Amino acid sequence: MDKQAQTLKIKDFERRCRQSGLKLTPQRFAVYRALINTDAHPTAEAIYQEVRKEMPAISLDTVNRTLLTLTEIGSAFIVEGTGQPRRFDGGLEDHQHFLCIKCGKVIDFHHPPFDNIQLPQEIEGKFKVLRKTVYLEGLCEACQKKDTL
Amino acid sequence: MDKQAQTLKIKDFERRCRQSGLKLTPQRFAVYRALINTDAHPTAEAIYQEVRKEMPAISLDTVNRTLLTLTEIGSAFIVEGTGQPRRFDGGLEDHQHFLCIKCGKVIDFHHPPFDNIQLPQEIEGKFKVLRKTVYLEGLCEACQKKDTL
DNA sequence: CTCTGTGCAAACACTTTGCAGCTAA
DNA sequence: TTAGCTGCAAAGTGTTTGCACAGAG
Repeated sequence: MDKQAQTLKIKDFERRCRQSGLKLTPQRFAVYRALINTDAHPTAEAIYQEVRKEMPAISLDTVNRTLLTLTEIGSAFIVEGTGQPRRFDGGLEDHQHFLCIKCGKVIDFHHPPFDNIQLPQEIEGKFKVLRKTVYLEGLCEACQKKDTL
Repeated sequence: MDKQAQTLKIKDFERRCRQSGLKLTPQRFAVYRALINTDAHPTAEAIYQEVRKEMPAISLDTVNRTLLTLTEIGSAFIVEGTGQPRRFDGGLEDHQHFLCIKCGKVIDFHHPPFDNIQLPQEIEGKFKVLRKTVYLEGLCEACQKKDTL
């Protein structure tokens, strides 16, 4: 990412913080900068190691909490499914998954056009793809109702 | 699932076990039956609670190990991403994820046709979809090479 | 009989919580 | 000034490992 794009992102981050009434602490900037300067989809631990280089006193907890805060204001995303206990699926039939981000439930749905997605040549050539699926996240019926209570 | 389909699945499971030289233990049958009799995408803990009803002496470890074994012979799947430490993504640009099941690395790719997948009315009406993406799993370039060594 | 699978216990890794002092606004 | 943030420590949850005995083949 070039310097220009980075500055824009940081401005956007500041705006989101202010909108949510969050304080602009040095730790938050440092964590956010570390996050947007990598495309490795880091764990909290990895960000921690990176940030410590310039801010040795920061704690892993702060990094953890900051990252969660970032996802709440939309400045970061959690890679689908990660951070949850392992869940198993014994169905061999074609289906796709919807994860409710509130109650954590995984709901199956089946939309036949999603069963055989066409991948670009670029991917097929590079990776050995063993599984391909459409993945949705959001609020399930029950949790949408809870919201309005 | 009807009785017929269940029997077929269990036959298939037996076949896979034999093919891989795995013993057909009562625990394995019990775990597999519990798994295919639910569509809740259970955690190991949930399967454990279920299996204990008919086999009180089984241990959680065995359930855990059995479930992992099932995924290895293709009789079960791990719901995408679950069971791994939380990973963050600071990119707001459209992109999709490929997970290497061997080294655990998440690799971004971007195939514009995947940016705006059309969902069926059935889903849009029922859930509040906040995120939709195509998700791939398989072996990355580096790990494919390792395989042939 | 043999070797894999199981149950148990301990270790480990990741995440969450509670609290006291600090700091951005 | 003060509400929110940070760092530390402890507890909680989920997963892995090592080992001795049991049971499937």
